[in-house]
Amino acid sequence: MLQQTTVAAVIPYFERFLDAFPDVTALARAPQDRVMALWAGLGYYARARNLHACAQAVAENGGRFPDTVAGLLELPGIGPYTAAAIAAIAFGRPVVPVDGNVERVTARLFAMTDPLPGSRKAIARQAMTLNADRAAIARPSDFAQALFDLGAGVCTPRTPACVLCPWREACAGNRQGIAATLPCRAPKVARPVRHGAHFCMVDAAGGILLVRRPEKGLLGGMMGLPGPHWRDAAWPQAEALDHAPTAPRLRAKWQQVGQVKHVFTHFTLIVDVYAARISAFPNSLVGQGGLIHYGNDVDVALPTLMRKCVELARDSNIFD
DNA sequence: GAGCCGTGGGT
DNA sequence: TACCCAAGGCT
Repeated sequence: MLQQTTVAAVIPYFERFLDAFPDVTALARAPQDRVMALWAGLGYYARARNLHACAQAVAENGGRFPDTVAGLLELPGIGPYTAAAIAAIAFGRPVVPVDGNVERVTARLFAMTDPLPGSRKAIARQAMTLNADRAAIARPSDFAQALFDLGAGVCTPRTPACVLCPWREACAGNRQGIAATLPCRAPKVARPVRHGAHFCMVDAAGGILLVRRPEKGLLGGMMGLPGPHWRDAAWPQAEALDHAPTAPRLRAKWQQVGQVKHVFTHFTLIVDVYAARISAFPNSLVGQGGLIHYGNDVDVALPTLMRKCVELARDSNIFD
């Protein structure tokens, strides 16, 4: 959960997750829908699928995790960072997990000015030398977590608290007065804008029609509102309606209720949201997707983008 | 190697 | 507002 996600964002998900799956075998035998529903809103949904697959692999191995970096790397969702973190923290192996914090500390400590991501391998090589003294090797878990805390609390991205830093004297970046500017980053590229249209059909009971998204790709394995694919150009209303759920006399009921803007890592999405009220869902539609009644606390794997679209549709006044 | 994959908080 | 950034991994 902590891969590319802040501790504060993770905590409530972590608590609910462990309540539902107290150990690795409980997670292994859980249905994927349940796993995805408990992950909904946290993002990077491949992590949830990988974690589920990982639990199943571990369960088939007698419920025991590998205790070496090489063994851990074989598991789905566990890459170089996580393998090193587990090896150091859970099994006391003398390795240094290199995450964003450790990259930053290392680049500053050695005044490495080559830009990321090209300098990543050189930074990782230097980071391996950080625990080369007896006290660090004796306590790999404490050393790794101390490095995270140094990066998160002292050697921070914007304005590092160098006066409080235990490594102040040794830090070449501080000595040269360039610590706050490191690590350098390659020039950023503009985030493109893409467009979509999604349809929120509400029945008399307040149920909405959701469809399951493909297993792979963006928001893979999650639920969503039906609509055409996302593309560079906006969807004119007449064209968008050709991709609306179809039923007798339904086309005339669709009303655009506004737009939702959502920023992904690599593009910004603008969604035209359409809503329609019908008395009951035609059976033909229910067969196509999945009919889900969506309430405020419903157990549905609905990502934040789709939740925003649903909220907009429900708050619109066309249902008054 | 580089692009893809979410979301929320901080500045 | 518009960025940046976060206990990265997979293809």
